[in-house]
Amino acid sequence: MSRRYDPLSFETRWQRVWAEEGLYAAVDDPADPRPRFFALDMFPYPSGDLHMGHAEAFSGGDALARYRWMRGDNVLHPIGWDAFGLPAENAAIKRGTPPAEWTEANIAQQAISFDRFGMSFDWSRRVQTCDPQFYRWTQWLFLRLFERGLAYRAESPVNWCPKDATVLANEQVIAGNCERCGTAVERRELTQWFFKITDYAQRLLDDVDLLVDWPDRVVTMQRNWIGRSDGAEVSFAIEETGEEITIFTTRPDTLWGATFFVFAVEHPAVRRLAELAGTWDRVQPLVERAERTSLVEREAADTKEGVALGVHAVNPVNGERIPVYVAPYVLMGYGTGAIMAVPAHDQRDFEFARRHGLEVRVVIQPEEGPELDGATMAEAYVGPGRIVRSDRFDGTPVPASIGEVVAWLDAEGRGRAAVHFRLRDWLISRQRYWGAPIPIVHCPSCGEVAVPDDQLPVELPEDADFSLGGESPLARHPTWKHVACPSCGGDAVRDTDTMDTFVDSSWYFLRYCSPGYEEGPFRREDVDRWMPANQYTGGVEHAILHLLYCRFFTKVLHDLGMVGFVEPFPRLMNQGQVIYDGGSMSKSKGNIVEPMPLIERWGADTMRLTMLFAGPFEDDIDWKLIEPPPDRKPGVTSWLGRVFAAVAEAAEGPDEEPEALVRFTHRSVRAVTEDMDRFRFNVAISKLMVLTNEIRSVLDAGGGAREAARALTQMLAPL
RNA sequence: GCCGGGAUGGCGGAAUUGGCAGACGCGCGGGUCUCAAAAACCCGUGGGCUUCGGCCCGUGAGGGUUCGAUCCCCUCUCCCGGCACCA
Repeated sequence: MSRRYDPLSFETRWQRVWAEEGLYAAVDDPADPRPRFFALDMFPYPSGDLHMGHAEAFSGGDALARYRWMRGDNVLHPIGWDAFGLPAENAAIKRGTPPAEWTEANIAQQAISFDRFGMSFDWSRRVQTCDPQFYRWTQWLFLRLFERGLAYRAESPVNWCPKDATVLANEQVIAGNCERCGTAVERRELTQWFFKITDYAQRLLDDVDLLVDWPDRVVTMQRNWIGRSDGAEVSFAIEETGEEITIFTTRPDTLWGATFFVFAVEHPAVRRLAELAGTWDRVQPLVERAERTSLVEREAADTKEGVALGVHAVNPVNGERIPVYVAPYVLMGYGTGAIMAVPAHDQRDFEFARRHGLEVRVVIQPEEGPELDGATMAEAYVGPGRIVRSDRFDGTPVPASIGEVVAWLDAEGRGRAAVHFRLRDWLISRQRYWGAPIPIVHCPSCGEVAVPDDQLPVELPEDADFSLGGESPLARHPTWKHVACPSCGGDAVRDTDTMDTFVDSSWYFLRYCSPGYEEGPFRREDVDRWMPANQYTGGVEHAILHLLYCRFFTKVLHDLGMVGFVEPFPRLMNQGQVIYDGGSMSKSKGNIVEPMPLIERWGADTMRLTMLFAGPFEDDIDWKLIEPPPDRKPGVTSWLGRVFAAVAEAAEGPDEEPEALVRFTHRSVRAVTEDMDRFRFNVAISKLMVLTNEIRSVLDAGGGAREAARALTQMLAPL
């Protein structure tokens, strides 16, 4: 063995040995006495070769897995590809290669690069979501949700590009325009598939407590996304018609400060009331514009515009009649699509009141001073607002707290406690080719019919037409959609939508536990043995949707009796991004750094250590700050050389003492245990550097392996 | 606006969570080797004084608790991230 450290030959030689010995294969035998450890990395999207983001994320995931191997765990460290998705289809449109070909080529490249990068993957469990043997089970799971009423169809708007004549994903809409041709995007209503995730809103919120080791911000994002609001539904009567309109409020205690009432433009009562009051000619333009504008534009619209409807609402707590408006700032999709407006206690109502010259009235409790709550705001903008006490319409004071007000409303039959969530159902249909086809047949006599399990997978046709046009490639295909109804045998058509790729990634980790299983997506014993995963590692860009969907799927599978746990990932770690000179790397800036050439030059270990040592794993790495000058070596390379030299000298030295070295290894692992468990790789590496320096100084002083080991043992004793 | 997280040398960052602040690395300065550079190795490196033994000041700002605070409490300033007409 050469005493010189040559990373390239050293690494490739050992990587070959690992592969030949199957060193990193997880052992499925339930009798294996070792503790099991499922080190799960978010599977990559095969957009090209590996980039710096992958290098950073997988350096961390791999370090953790290896550390667990060294502690003697039976580690499951699998890899796969999130292989369906839009970029493959865009590539197909651009250069005429089928999505499958583009995808397979990228996966093959990434697999080679992962190997060269020295990843400790169990390659035997590899999955690809675009593989029919994978999406067969995605479809199978869809059908289980369908059977339970958790998958349903409803009308929903999509982004439509009139020039390309195609549906656009939200990310293809740039500032209200089509990313491909720049045409203004329109809104169209289509019947689409949804998963009823709202049924699980409360459980998704409650079980956040089981996420024992998630970053605070991710937990907060999950909570905010679910967005539970506690309040009351209260009925206001329309004076002119006598009909009752229900509103939702989180502040029923401010009912006494309501000075007007607002409908969302899409509210079903708007047109009727406007025509009754003779104001439709003024209301109509507002309503029509809202219907036409794309989703993105609607959100970007700022104004506090609105029109008086010409009717009045009666406040149930004091019998007062207040004017009714229609305004886009009230959303049909949240609450009931109608609100009571309390400008003194709500910023948006306040701005609307200022614009339209409406009264601002502060509500205070009988015993409180006027400095409370919205009083300051009202006085700052419009002078002293009118201050009212919370008196009932008969003059008797009402209880102060929200809870007491709700109880009173309930007893009086004027309202009831209510909870609303911000979370909406999950729209899973895509009018696209490169995804798992939705396994439903539409039959003129039987309606929506599930494709029988034994006819799965519903495979994608290979000869689809990817050019832009009116319908999706599946809908346009001459023969694909025509089938016999599985129920009555008559002429029927397949559903031509495919599933959101988030569906594939909501269960892929379960497939890792039962590779190649034929009776179902996974075997319960396998999954219950490995799951919940001990650690999930990946980018914070998936903090909301991907993780929420995984949590939802897990709960559904639990309810189906298919898994024995309710949360898939109690521990989560997000790596930081790799940036350059303070900003993101991008083609337009021309500052993209590719990891593979660096690995070819310096070696995989140097690359991995450089990234892990750069700072805390969660923090961004600015490559500009750590990249070596063009004519120099990276800092960790010389450390690796010293480690190599020390080990070589100690192992070949005249008084070699294997036991002391073994003890040293154990001590080293123990020394960094806590740091490794907490993903503090930079600290762990620092400690190991100190140890190495210590070894060197003993060896340089003429000490042999025995002395070096003794010195190290002494040094590590307090740890 | 609401929510979450931060602030330590020229830089990335340590400090076993209340016990010698600045570990380790980068960078920089000096040296050995070399015709020269790179590599490698050695010494130095928070600031200010210094009689060269040390002394004083220092973790965004101000206050508090404590024998003792980068760490705990209060107030403020600035930075980063998420959500955003969600009633």
